[in-house]
Amino acid sequence: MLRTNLQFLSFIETFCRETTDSKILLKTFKPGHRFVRQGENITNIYMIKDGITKCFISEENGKDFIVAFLGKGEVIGELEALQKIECLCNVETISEVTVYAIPDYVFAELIAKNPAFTKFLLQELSTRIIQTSTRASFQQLYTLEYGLSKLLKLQDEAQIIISKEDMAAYLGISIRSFNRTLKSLLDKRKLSKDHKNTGILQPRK
Amino acid sequence: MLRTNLQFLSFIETFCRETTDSKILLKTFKPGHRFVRQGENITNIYMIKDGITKCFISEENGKDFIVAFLGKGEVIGELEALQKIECLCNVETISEVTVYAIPDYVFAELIAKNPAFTKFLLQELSTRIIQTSTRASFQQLYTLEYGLSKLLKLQDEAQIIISKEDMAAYLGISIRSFNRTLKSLLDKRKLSKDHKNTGILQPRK
DNA sequence: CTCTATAAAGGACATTTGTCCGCCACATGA
DNA sequence: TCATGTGGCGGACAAATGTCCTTTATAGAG
Repeated sequence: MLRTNLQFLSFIETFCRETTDSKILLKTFKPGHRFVRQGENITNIYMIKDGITKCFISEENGKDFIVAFLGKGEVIGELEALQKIECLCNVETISEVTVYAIPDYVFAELIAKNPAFTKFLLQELSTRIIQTSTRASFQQLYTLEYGLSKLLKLQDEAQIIISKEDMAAYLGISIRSFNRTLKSLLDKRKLSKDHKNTGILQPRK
Repeated sequence: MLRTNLQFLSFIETFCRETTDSKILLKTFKPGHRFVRQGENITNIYMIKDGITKCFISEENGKDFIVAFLGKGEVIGELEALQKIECLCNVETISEVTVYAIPDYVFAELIAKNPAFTKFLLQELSTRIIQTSTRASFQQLYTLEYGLSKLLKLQDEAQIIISKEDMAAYLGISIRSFNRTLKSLLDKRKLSKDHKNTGILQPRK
């Protein structure tokens, strides 16, 4: 659920170290900062060096859908650069986040001249398709309870803390449904002592 | 909704024509033939030369989710080749279909040695991510009625005929819900004469 | 033309999910 | 300590969707 790509990150870090005047900059954002806005144009591609972000689509009916949580080594803005289109998603930091900002012409050059880079990019894109399709299918065809329990497990394994609001947006449901389903899950487990108070869940803000 | 990529197709056709011993074969399948099976390994990448296919995930609970309808110039099996994994989806022909079968080692070689090919591939993958994410968001956050009317319009524009069963699987709903929503849509339009009998809808088989 | 077999459509009820709103816990300041 | 404001949770009802099964439409045989 929290995507990462450590190999790609270390590739970029090596590239920066070994290239004089790479034009790639480091930037840091505070938690809760929206550094990419849906509908706007961007001239950088970002790679996350550290921290967690959420990437989400805001629909015209006012609802948000979280496409993915992105962590170390994940790339932002590459679709927009490849297709020369405006941003599809908003991207907002959850924790404090440091990114490499790669100007789009440098990105284009890397694709043209650096087969290793291109290979990483192909890997990254194909992984995304797989995850997006698999998840769409899963969320459409299984019950919410099943989806939520899977999400909780993933969150537990990844050792990250996502607000209820964000989890609901990830599942594409209202907070009310989220709470209801969560309660019925916890009731079934009868793990009041073990889980209810161990902080899998976090109040918003 | 019906995806195509005519430029990519003509690139491959040119490549076949100009390359002696390209190792790429033409194959034809009858309607309703499942030529890629989820969970199996494939050693070819297919590009559709002509016809329409559906690409769908069968979940363990017996339900199917149609990931996409693929037409001319669309590629099948590239994710599996890039990641060296077994097939994610089933692919079944809807009409009679002709494909180019590209052995995986030829595919790998094209990526390694043919930047134009790689560029097409990057375009194709990024388009897929965009479409998959956008659609997942849309289907999660809007009402079925809205989604269905959009689907009918798309189908009408693409001039293709998809069975009700397939449309329901595309929308991730039961046929019962599909019929119900369709009826309420048609009632609202009061276009009984214009639409009900003009063959937007097709009985299964 | 009628009978029958089969597929598609729709009715009825159960379950799931969304919306609206009130209640409660907690924090803050007096 | 108590009053008060705020955010989060859950009750109640409405709307949407799934399941099951009956009804209707269609095609083919006699």
